[in-house]
Amino acid sequence: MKDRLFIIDGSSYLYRAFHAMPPLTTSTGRPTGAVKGVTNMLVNLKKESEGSPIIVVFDAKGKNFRHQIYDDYKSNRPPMPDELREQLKPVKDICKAIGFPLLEISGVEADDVIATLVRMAKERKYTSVVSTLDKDMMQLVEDPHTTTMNTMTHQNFDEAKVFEKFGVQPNQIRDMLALVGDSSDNIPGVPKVGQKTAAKWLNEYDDLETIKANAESIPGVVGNNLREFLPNLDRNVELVSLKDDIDLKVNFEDLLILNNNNDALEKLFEELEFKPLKNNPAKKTPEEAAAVNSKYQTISTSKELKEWAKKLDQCKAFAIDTETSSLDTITADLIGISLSVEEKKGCYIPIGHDYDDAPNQLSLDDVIKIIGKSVEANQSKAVGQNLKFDIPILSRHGITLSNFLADTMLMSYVLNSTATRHSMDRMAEHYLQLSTIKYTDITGTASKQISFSKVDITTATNYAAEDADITLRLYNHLAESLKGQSKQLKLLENIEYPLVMALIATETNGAKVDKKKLAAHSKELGKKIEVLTKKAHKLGGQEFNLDSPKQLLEILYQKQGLPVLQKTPKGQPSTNEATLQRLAEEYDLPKVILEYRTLAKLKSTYTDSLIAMENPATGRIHTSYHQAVTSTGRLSSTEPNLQNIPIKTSEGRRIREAFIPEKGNVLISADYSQIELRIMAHLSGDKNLTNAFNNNLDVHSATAAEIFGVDINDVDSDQRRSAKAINFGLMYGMSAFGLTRQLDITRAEAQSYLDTYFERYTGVRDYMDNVRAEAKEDLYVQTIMGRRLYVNEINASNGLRRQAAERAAINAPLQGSAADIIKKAMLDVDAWITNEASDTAKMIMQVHDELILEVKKSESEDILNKVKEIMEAAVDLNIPLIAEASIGSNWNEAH
DNA sequence: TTTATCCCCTA
DNA sequence: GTAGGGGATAAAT
Repeated sequence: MKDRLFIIDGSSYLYRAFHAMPPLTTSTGRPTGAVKGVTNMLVNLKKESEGSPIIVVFDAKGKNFRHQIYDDYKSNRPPMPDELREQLKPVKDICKAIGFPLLEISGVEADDVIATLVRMAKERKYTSVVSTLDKDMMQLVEDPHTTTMNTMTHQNFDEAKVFEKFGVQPNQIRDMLALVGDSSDNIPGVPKVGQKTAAKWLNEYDDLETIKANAESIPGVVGNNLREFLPNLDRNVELVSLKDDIDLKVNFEDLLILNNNNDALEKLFEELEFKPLKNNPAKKTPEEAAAVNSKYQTISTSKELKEWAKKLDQCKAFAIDTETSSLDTITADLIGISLSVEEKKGCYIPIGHDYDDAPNQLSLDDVIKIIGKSVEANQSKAVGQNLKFDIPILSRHGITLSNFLADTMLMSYVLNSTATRHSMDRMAEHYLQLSTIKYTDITGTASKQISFSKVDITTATNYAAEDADITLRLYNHLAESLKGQSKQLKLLENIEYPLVMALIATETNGAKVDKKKLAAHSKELGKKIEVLTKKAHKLGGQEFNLDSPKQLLEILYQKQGLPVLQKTPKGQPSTNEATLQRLAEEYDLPKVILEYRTLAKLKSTYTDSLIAMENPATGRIHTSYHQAVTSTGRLSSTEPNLQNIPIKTSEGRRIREAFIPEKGNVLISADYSQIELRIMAHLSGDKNLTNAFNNNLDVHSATAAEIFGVDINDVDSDQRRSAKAINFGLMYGMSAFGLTRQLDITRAEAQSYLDTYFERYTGVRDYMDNVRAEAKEDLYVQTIMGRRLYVNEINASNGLRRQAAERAAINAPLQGSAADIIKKAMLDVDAWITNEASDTAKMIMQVHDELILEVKKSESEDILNKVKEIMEAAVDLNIPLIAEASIGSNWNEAH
C-alpha cells in the first residue's frame, strides 16, 4: 500500500464554519469567521497529514447535471449569504498559499469530483482519506482504500464505523439516501421512511432493486408509501449517485505536489488580521487520540489500588470522576471511581457493577481504606469536572473532599462563559479538538437506557478513565489559559470554588412542601379547568384542544373571524396573552382562554410537578443549581426550577404558601432591595442616583420627581409607574421604542422622557456610553468582581445583532455584579451557619436576589438580623446595600 | 423518541 | 429591551 491522499470537501467545511463560528470581522468590518474556521481546519489537517498530499475540492458556481434530472434540486436552498460570499475568495487564496491544489469543476458537484479522485487514487494504490462533514460521502468508504474523517471532531469512518452509525454498509448508503431522500437538497424520499426503516429494509433485502422487487410484501403504511413512491425511486438513485468519471482536465500526479507560498500566506493572514501561524496551538492527531484507550487500566486488586494511592501522593494534580447509578446525589450509589495523574493515562476502579458474570471487584471498604484515604490526604491536588455532583456522592460513601484544587467546568465558565457549553464533551471538542465517548453511547437513551452498573467493566473503563484523563487534560489546558488572569483566578478561588460547597449544602438541605395542600390545590384547579374547557368549547362552537395554539388560532381567526392583531415570529396569528387581552375587551372566548391558561399553567408547571419532585428519601424537594449556565454569572435552577415560582397573582402565591418549614421551624426570606439600580449608581457614580440611595429614598419616586419636575412627595402613581419602567428599561439597554410599548405612549413622548432622564442623570448617560465604547474595543464587559461577558457581536454589520449585543453589554455588568454579590453573601451566610448556627439554620433556596433559610423558630429573630447584616456587608460599594428580611410560616408569608 | 414552536412563569 | 426553565402540541424520525 502506498501513501495516503487527503481529499478535503471544501464547500462542506465552508458552510459549517460560517454557521459555527462567531461572526468575526476585521477592524474594517470585513467578515472573516468562515475563513478562520476553514483555515484552522486546513492547518490542523496539514499537521496531521505528515506530508501526505492534500487536494481541496470546492463546488463550482452554477447549475449542474442534477438540476437537469430534477427541476427542484436544491431549490429550497436560500441564496448564499453575502457575508459568506465575500469569504469565498480569501478561503481559496489561503488554500493555494498553503500549497494545496484546488479543484472546481463546473457542471458537476464537489462530491463527484471527490468520487473521481477516490477512484483514481485507488487505481494508483493510494489510501484516500476524505475529510468531509457530508453523510453522502459515506458511500465512498471502502476498506482498506478509502475512509472519511471529520477533521473538526476527529471521527474517522471505515466500513465498520459507517455500519455502526448508519446501520448499513457504505455500498448501501446510496440506496438508503434514495429511499430516505435529502431535505437539504430538496429530494423527497418515501414518506415516513427515515434512516431506521431504510436500514431495516436494506439489511433484509441487500439492495434497492431487491426491495423494489419485493415491494408487494412490505406491510403497513410504509409499505403503501413505498409502492406509491416506486416511480420516483430511479430518479432519486440518479440524484444521489456520485459520478466517478469526471474529466478533471489535469494530471492526477500534478495534484500530488505541494506548492506553498509562505509570503503570500503571511500577507493573507495579515490582511485578515489572523494571528501568525506559529502561535496557533498544536492539535492532537487522531493517532494520539486513538493511542489513548490502551493506556487505561482497570483496577481489581488491592496491590494496584495501593500503587494508585502512591501515584496520588506523588503527583502534582490528579483528576477524579465518579460513576453512579443515577443523577440524584441524595440517593445515587457509587458504581466506580476513575482517576488520572498523567495525560493520556488513567484508571477505573469498578465497585458496583452487577451484571451476569461480572468479574470480581474490590469492595467499597477496600476502596475507601486505600484510595479514599489517599484522595482525602491529597485533596488539595484534586481536579474534577462539576465536582458539585461528585463530592456529595463520595461523601455519602465515606470519602470526604472539600478543599479541591480545581473544577474544569468552572475554569472554563470564568474564562469565557459563552465560548462553549461547559460540559466535558463540549469542552473536549472546543479546547482539545477531541471527541469523547458519550455517556449515552454506552448506556443508551430513554426507555432503552441501562444503569451504569450493567455496563461491561471493560467498556466502563474506556469511558470512565477517559473522563478522568480528559478532565486532567482540560485542567492543564485551562490552567495555562488562566495564567496571569488574576481577576479570573481570584473569582474562582474566592467565589466559584467555595460556592460549590455552599450549593451542595443548599441542595442537600432541600425545601419542604406541603404535599396535601398542593394536591388539594391541584384538584381544585382541575375542576375549574374542566368548567372553563367546556365553556370554551361552547363559545368556540366545537370541541378543541385549548392547549394547542394551532387549533386555537383556527377557531379564533378562521372560524370566528376575530381581527389578527399580532403575529408570531414565524408569521402565524398570535394567541399570546397580550393579544388575547386586547381581544377580550370585545369577545368572550379569549377571556375564557386567558383564565384557562392561568390555571392550566399553575397546575401542570407547579402544583402537579412539585408534588412529583418530592424526593421519597427525604420528603423534601432538592433542586439542582447550575453554576456554569448563564452568560452573566447568575445561577440557574432545574428539576424543579425554584427560581420561577409564581408571585405576581394571588392564585399564584398559593403555590408559595405550600413551601413550609418543618415543625418548630420558620422560613426567613431576605432579599436585596433594588440591587441592580444600586450597582448602576455605584458603577456610574451618578450624583442624583447616588443621592437617592444615600438618603434611602424610594428610587422610582425620586426618578419620577426628576423627570416630571415635581417634588418627590407630589409624585402620583402614574408618574412613579413611568419612572419605574424607565429605570428597569435602562438596565435592559432599552430604546425609546421599547418604552413606547411598555407605557403605551407615543414614540415622541418616550423619547422626551428618556432625554429628560439623561439630562438629569448625566452620570448614568456617560456610564452607558463608556460601557458601549469599551465593549466595542475589548469585545467584553465586566462585573465588579472582574467576571467577563464576551459580546462578540458588538461590532456586527447586521444592525439587529449589533444592537442586541449592545443591550447585553449594558445589562451584563448590572445583572452579573448582582450575581457576584449574592454569591458572596451565600458564602458568608454558609460560613456563619457552619461556624455558629449549624443546629438552628439552613440555607434552602436562592432566587437571584433573595436567600431563603429554614431556621429554628426560637432563634429566628436573631438569625434574621444576622443574615440581613451579612448580606448588607457582603461587598463594600459607594452606596449602601439594603437587604429586606422577614419571617413566616410559609414562603409567601415570609416574603 | 427527539426536535421545534408557542406560550408563560421568575429576577 | 436583559437573564433563565419548562410544559404541551405537532412534526419529524
